[in-house]
Amino acid sequence: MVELPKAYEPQAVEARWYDFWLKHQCFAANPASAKPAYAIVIPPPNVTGMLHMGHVLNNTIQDILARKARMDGREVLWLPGTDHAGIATQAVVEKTLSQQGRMKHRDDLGREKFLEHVWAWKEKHGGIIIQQLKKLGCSCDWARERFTMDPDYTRCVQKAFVELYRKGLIYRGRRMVNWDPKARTALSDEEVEMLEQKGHLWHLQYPLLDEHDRPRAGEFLVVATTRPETMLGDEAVAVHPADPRYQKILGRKCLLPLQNKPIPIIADELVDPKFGTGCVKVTPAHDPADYEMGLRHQLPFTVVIGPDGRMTAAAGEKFAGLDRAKARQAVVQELTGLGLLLKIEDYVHNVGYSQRSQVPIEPYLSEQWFLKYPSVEPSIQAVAEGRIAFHPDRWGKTYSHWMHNLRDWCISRQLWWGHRVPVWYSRAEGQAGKIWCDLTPPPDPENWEQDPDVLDTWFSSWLWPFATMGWPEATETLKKFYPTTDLVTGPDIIFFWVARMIMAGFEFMGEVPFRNVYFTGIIRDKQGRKMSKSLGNSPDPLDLIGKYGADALRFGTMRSAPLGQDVLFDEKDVELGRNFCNKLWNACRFRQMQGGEVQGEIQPGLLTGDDQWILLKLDQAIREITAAFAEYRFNEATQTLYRFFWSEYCDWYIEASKAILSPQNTPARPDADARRANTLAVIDFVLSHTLRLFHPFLPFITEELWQGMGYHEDMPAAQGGQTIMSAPWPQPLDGDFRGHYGLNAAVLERVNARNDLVSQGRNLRREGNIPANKKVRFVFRPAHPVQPHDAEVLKLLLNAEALEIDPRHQPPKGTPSVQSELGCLYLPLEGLIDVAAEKGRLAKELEKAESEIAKTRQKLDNPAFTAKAPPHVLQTHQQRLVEWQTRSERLRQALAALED
RNA sequence: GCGCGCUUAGCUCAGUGGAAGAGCACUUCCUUCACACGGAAGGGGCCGCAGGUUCAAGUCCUGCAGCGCGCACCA
Repeated sequence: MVELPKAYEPQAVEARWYDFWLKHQCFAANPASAKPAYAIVIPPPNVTGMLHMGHVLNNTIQDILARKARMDGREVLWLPGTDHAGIATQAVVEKTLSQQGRMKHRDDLGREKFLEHVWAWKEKHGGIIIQQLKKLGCSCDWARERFTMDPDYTRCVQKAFVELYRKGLIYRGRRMVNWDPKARTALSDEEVEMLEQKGHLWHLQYPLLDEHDRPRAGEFLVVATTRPETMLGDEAVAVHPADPRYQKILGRKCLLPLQNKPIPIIADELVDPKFGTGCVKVTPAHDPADYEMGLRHQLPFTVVIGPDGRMTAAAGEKFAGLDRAKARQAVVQELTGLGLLLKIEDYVHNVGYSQRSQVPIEPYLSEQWFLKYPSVEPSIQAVAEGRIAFHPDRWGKTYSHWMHNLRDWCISRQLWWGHRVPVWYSRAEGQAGKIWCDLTPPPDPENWEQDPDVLDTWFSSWLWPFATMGWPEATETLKKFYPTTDLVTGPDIIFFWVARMIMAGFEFMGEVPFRNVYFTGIIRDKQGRKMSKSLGNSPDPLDLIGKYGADALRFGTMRSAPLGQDVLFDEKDVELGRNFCNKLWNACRFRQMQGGEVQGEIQPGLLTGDDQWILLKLDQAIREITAAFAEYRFNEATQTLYRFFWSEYCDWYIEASKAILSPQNTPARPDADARRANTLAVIDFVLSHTLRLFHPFLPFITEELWQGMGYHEDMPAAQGGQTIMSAPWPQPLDGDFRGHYGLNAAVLERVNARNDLVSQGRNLRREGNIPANKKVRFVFRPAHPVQPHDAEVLKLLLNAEALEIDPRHQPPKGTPSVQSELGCLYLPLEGLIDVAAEKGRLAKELEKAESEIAKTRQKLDNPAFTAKAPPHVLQTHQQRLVEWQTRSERLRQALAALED
């Protein structure tokens, strides 16, 4: 390995290894493999979308899972692809074309021409997000990339439609649907977002008519509405049938102002007599509840707002052509002029908005295709019984609630970009109403006309887990990798996608589509706001990768993303990731600078306590990280890695190992070279394990170091020899290993005590205002015989000029000292220190010790505690009491020593 | 209205009934031969509030408050 640069430079490294992995087909999934299968299908991003922080979180997790599974020896399929995203994509292309002046509305171009533009757009922008995922390091099997409008995929969508149609689950009907007047299409209920809004309640007076339909001066019915413009389409006023106030006028009529039309007063249970005046205006064509009433009472459905959100001719001359918002003002103005506006109240209410277009939804009566959801029962059961496990599992409740309250899914969209409804209507003489629904168009196309609508995008993506694997054929891929193992997605699409995939899985494959669903949090900015294009608060992940490296972005994101909680993104997290990579880099650089054989054999007889200590810490880290993986607790895994590597390995072990490695610190000993080689062997053992533990999180730098350090050289090609990707996942050190190398609790305690002494000694220096670079003399009075190595490490880590060991040392009055299990450490300052300050410090520590003693004693004096607490808890408390008492006694001595 | 979260250090958050933790920020010292993208030592907490269960509660239970998110046809 050539000499490493002082700081890690990710850019060149990342590109080089990604090419290497691709070239060696490291991401390819082999259905013929004998290894157990592991599969994930990617939540397909919008084909014309750009990578955002949500994608980074989501796909990093998938990549971590995929890479870990490979290291666990499984045959991994991570199947990538993109979604055609009907409304979003069509809207973007429409906007662009109209900005370019090429059309005002898509009708100007016509369907064929317009679709050509969309496809051109897709060709131009469609690959961008895929390239971005590669920059992130995603190990997808790119040869299997799918698009929801691939010809094969389109056939799957059609097949699903035809089958469900033939089962009678798909039907066409005239219904009140959620209409997006901007995109000019129907939407499903899920695509409507209820937003709380400050609005008004307009109280309108409708003149009451007598039995002969004549107005009676001064008699009005007062109705309240949040949408005065809809009054132009009113067909009744409704009251509760039991409302005593209105019994007399039931069956009479009132005069609809502006339209000057008599409308009936009807009785309907739906009306809440306690709300407002107890009178409700009924607009059957523009309100879902009113629609139901319209049906019950056979009212006319007068459409006054058109599909473009403008008033129709039926709204009357004054209003026709006005946008609905303008029409509201105009209606209010007219009614005010007529003296029919009683009052306006401020009113907070919920308004349905189109999630895509961000405009208010218009309830709109139209002919649409609906799906009665299939395989509902088994889908509910699968999650309830845990055959599909949600992480965190509380989402199961949300899922269950939705699944138990299903309403038919409006699947037709009045768009052009998407899968066209595979239905033809006969236009042959005398065949009116005849329908052709099949995978192939009718043989006599001249006699038929295809339905102009396309299907909801989610009607294609709900087939994703098997349509991408060659369904409806029973392909090798399906046999090997279906059902998939894990799905990683956001809880915001639990209804849109997750629930529907489960139903589709049962319906078409007779089996769950996945075993586990991991729900990520939502990425928010520092202020907790959802990241969005319009707010401009979403950083471009590629900028971050350019600045800090992909590994840094991955590590920083994962470290701050706890299971199931939203993530407040802060660039500082990425900076932390970069710093961490740099630390890893330099730790390896340090090893490399030591020279010597790589991966020598570890000799038990030559192990220092520090060597044993770090092996124990490694063992603990392996156990913790593996356990965290099993429960999808990625942030915990990264925290453990951070702690183990930075605090335990770098801060303590490497620093201590310099007592053996660096010639100027190494006392002349016959076995100095052997000891040095042995420590290098331990370092190599630890590093080669550490790199593997890090690999799922930091794929690039770990590969660079794995190969750069030569750790691949002794491994079989398929198990790390070629790439760290296929190196085996580290296993906890087994009993034989621990026995052979003397890894036990006693060693751990001794080294911990020595490290504690180091920390305390450093504190002494600090309290004595000794500059960090000044070497000073310490005296150590050991409680037990001290091992030479420990003394050397003490000297080194205390930056001591000398460490004098004297079991009978009697320090002069006023010498500051600290105590530990191992003995007493003195800092002879010959009166240079501030005695008062030192006394203050000791007094404070003594106070702490006394309070701990009191707390512990209180517990131990409680008979209920000693009777009921489990023995090991009792024992630790007793031990703790002794420790604090010893400490307290030492502190008193030290204080006394400062007294003259 | 119903449901689900959250409330712990200045900030962002971990915390799985048995001594309150991390990162950042802050204070002081240090460019010493892996790393200043670094090292060392510090300061900083009624764990939202009130009850309860328990020998023992940040952790379990019940209220309450504040914030956030779903679901819901009160005009």
